[in-house]
Amino acid sequence: MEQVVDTALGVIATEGYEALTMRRLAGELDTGPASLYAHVVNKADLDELLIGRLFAELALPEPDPAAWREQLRDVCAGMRDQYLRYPGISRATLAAAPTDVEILRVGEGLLAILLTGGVAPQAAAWAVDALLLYVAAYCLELSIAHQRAAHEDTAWVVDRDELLRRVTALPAAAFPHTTRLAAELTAGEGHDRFDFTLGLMIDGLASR
Amino acid sequence: MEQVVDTALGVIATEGYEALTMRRLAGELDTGPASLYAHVVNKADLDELLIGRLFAELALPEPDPAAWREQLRDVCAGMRDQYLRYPGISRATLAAAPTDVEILRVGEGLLAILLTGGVAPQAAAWAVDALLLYVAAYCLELSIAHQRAAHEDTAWVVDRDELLRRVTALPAAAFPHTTRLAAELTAGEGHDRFDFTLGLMIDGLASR
DNA sequence: TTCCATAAACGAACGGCGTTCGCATCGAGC
DNA sequence: GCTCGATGCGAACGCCGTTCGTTTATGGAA
Repeated sequence: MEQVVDTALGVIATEGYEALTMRRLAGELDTGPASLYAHVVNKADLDELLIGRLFAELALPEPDPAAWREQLRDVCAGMRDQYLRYPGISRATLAAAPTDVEILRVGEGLLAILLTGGVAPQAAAWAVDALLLYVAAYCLELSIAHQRAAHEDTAWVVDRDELLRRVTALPAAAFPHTTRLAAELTAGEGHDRFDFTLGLMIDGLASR
Repeated sequence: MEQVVDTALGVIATEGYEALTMRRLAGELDTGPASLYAHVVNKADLDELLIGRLFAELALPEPDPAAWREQLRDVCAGMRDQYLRYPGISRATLAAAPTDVEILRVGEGLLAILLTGGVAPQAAAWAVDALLLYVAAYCLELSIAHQRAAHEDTAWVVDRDELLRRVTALPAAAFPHTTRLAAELTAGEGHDRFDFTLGLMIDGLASR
């Protein structure tokens, strides 16, 4: 069963989550799809095991009252990178039960950082939810975009220039702000947008 | 084609997005699945049409510098309610092209509110992205939870009490904060969590 | 009114998905 | 050496999105 999870993660890492089918996974293990059901009750169950493994590999820091913002950012960045190592797997997270023990472990870690940082209990509790949700959604969106760029036959390679060109080509009468801020809207290398939104939330938490 | 979109939305409204298959939709229109492809190039294309219709029905306020926070909240709440009228459809949004004209229209509206409120251009541009993403993710998560509660044979009805019981039953040694804040973690009627996270982001924007 | 070109609609099928069922196969206990 | 229970798996089921070749309906020309 350990081996099943390992193999599944391998498939996802190289071909993306949508390539992970029971048949593909069985083939990778030189057997038929039926045999998988001896080790895993469901595809949904498999998904949960995958998410569990993903979160299990995430290291949590010892809470430091002076550095709670950076620590929060670090843990979220860790989750992000973990998600992106297995493109598209964040889809499974949104469907996963919030009672998985490894997810709870990370939640506990986030909660500890927030409380140590002096955030009020109710705010901290809800912030954990918000952060987990945002990171998963961000990675899901990114994975879908990548997948499109790779799969779709040309013309979906929306590099920044192409996107900028398309936005500036909009009718300025109907989209005054959008066209004027085309540069800002399409700006952002790497995870700048991710950092921005996380900063937004953390600043919001700090100002309560 | 208009009729196809209408019927599809009807199916989603009553049975959820995952029930919308080409066959089901065709059946609803008293025809075979092949006939749909005369009006719609793809299921992906259909999804985009649905999202377009969804966003088209969203009313945007005239930006008011004194009320930009409330206006932002209102538009986001409108999106949220629109998503929830068609459970699960937010899944299609995350996959939808950001170049759909109706999505751009809403983006323009959000941008106008933010800029009128005095938010810096770069922050405003990225905030639009963050808000759209968060609302879609929130609704997706909610839809999945509802679907589970309805579909799964009992025992997934995680009402607040059941969830609270399960959280407090965790080993307090490994999850000190989680168990201590069980009440806070499971708190939140209606869209309290939604309001909280939006407030977090908006406060973050205001403090820049 | 008759005829035919053209476009729209459709029945049937394809390949692939998750999942199940019942038959082989094999090792352990008598 | 023989039986018997557990394990593994080939084949199939009922779905899915999509395509192909044919049938049907339409509307302008003769």
